Amino acid sequence: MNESGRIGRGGKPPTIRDVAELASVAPATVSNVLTGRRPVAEDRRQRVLAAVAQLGYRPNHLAASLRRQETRTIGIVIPDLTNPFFAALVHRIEELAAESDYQILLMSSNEDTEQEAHRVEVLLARQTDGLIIAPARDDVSAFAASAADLPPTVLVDRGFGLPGFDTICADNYDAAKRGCQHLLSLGHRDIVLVVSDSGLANISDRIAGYRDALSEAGLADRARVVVGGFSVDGCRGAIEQELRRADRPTAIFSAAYIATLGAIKAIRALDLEFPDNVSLLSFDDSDWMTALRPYVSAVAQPVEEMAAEAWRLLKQRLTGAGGDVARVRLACSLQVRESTRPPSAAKAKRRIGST
Amino acid sequence: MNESGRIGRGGKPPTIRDVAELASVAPATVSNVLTGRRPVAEDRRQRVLAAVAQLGYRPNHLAASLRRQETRTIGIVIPDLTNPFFAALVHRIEELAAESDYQILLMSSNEDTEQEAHRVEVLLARQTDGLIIAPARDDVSAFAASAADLPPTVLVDRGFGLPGFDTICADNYDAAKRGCQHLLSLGHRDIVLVVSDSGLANISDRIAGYRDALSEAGLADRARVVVGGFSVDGCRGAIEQELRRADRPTAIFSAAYIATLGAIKAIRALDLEFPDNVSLLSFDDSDWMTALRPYVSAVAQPVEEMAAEAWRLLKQRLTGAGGDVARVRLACSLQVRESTRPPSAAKAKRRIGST
DNA sequence: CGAGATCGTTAAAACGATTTTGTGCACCTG
DNA sequence: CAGGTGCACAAAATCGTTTTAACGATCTCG
Repeated sequence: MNESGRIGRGGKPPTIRDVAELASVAPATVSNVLTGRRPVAEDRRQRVLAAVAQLGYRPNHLAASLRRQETRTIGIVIPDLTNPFFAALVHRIEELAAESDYQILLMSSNEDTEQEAHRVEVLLARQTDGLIIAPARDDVSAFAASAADLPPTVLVDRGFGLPGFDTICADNYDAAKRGCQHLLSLGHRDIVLVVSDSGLANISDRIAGYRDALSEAGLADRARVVVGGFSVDGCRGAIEQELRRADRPTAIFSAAYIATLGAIKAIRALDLEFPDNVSLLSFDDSDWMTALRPYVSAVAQPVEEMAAEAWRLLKQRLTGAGGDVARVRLACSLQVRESTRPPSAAKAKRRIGST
Repeated sequence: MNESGRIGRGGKPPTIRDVAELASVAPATVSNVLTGRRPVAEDRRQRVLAAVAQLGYRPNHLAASLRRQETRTIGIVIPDLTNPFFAALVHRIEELAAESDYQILLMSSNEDTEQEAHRVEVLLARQTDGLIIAPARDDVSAFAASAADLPPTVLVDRGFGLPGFDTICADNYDAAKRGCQHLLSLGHRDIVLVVSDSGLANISDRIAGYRDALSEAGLADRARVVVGGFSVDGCRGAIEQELRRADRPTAIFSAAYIATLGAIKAIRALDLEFPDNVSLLSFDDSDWMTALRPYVSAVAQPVEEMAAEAWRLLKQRLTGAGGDVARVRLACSLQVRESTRPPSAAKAKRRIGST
């Protein structure tokens, strides 16, 4: 019966008019029943509901959006979905947004400002109610050209503190500093920091944290930062080079997901072992850190909280609550595991954690 | 100059009418200039273009979609974005779609048919031109209730061969069979297959491949399949149990991403090593497989090709090309590395691949 | 009892584009 | 020169909803 009713108007999906006609009411009444904006007498309400069911009517969101000037869509632009950090971020935001009946339009900028600007432009044309962006560069001038027309926008992970935007990031400085201090406290004096790219505030905060930790320990001149690029192999190569030097570092602090992968591969390629030959501390945690043997110590970014905060801030703006732009810096946690040991422990293979 | 022009209509973004007025032409002409559907005299064309630039006019995609009955939006529904396989799939599809000026609405079903059905319903209301779904179950009856109203839809990874849909999947049967044969050829006779969930055709194909490989070797009765569930710890527990048995398997074939993680953790938790105490073969490859030591042998799914094929098929339907539904089964590749060794090699710690 | 408030209802006007239809003009053609 | 043909353009219809404004009926209160 439901099914038969479906085919009413030449195969085309039924419109609110069809429903209205079938229920002998005005289209406006159908709208009122469905949206609940205005009260409708019970008998009519039932007639409308029945007609809706019989026709299998599904309101055309497009038309509603056009009229309402609200799409309940938010655009998300991230540099790279294959990075687990961003995947997790998007995953969580989508989940939260869905709870409030918002949908997300996802776009990748591929770490490229030009693509990014283009994507933002597309999202604007699509009338998204809000934007969550992890910019390719901290300088958002590329898409800030459209700044005046931007809907509520929150910047995550990068571009922290840019005027006019709610911004969120992990406390990279503090996390890197604490990570470095952890290594120092173990007795390391030759710590190499490996980053993917030094152009991002994101990363340069980590570099600063690292440097300050060294400075405070009176080891400012021991700072050694290597830039590996956005590829695993690039990082691996850079790290191999460091490890081949006569004054090989006693610890590697890989300040990015890609760098960690590169570091592990480099250590292995040279037939070394951590923590025996060199300690390893990773920025960005994952299940793999406790799958590797030994377990890899890591600084964990609060991805879930970042997502939650991003959504909270955006939703606040969407629902009209004004207020000053927010700057949220969330603390990372240091997971000390097995890959970080005093340098003196080198050569002595120890077996840990036998059940 | 551009900027000043922007503020023309009480802060609201300019419409095609505003442009038309400024250029002293009809709205239709503006449309024709911008879409290029009909020729417009050069002088008017220039006037329109100038007006567009001056006002910073951006066509309202919503209105255009409503009129055109085409949104250039495709919906993607996947079970879980934190699974790298799906993340990579979405990443690639988004990339390809963007090249053809299509955008994607992303939704997660969280492996739940009910949520899935709801998401599909939302996508239908949003008038998406097409759908790419990795269903939570092979039985798509949940959202097939809306089957009649479904836009062109292609099913990926799961629900292979369902009537009425273009479907794509990896050749799970063959891959598992070859994987198992690889282990058999090394001399293994006690091979445990670990899966996350046996309800998916996806997975049951892998089970079948595994069984057939054993049968053909005359070892049908040695088949041992354990179901670990969708969590790493679930898999780990199940595998630990197997490894504790007196007749401990000599090889573990983990038939899912989650299972591999569980297997590695289980092996480690019992203070065993691969491949010395037990060989390990993983379904799903990743950078981590060559970061672990020893390298983990793996069956690699052709994610990129799956994404490309999904988009190709969908685009074909979107551009009107009809034809029978397609069933594409793509071959996996077996990456033999170091975690799979003859069982006889047990106890003999060998050092491999020193540079 | 009558003015005004309240309520459910509907017709009509938006929303901002595209497409269809129609018109006037210039140019051919027989 | 009458009658077509083609062309660029504009006016109006359209997409499918929501919102506004108007309406009559009922209720309230002085």
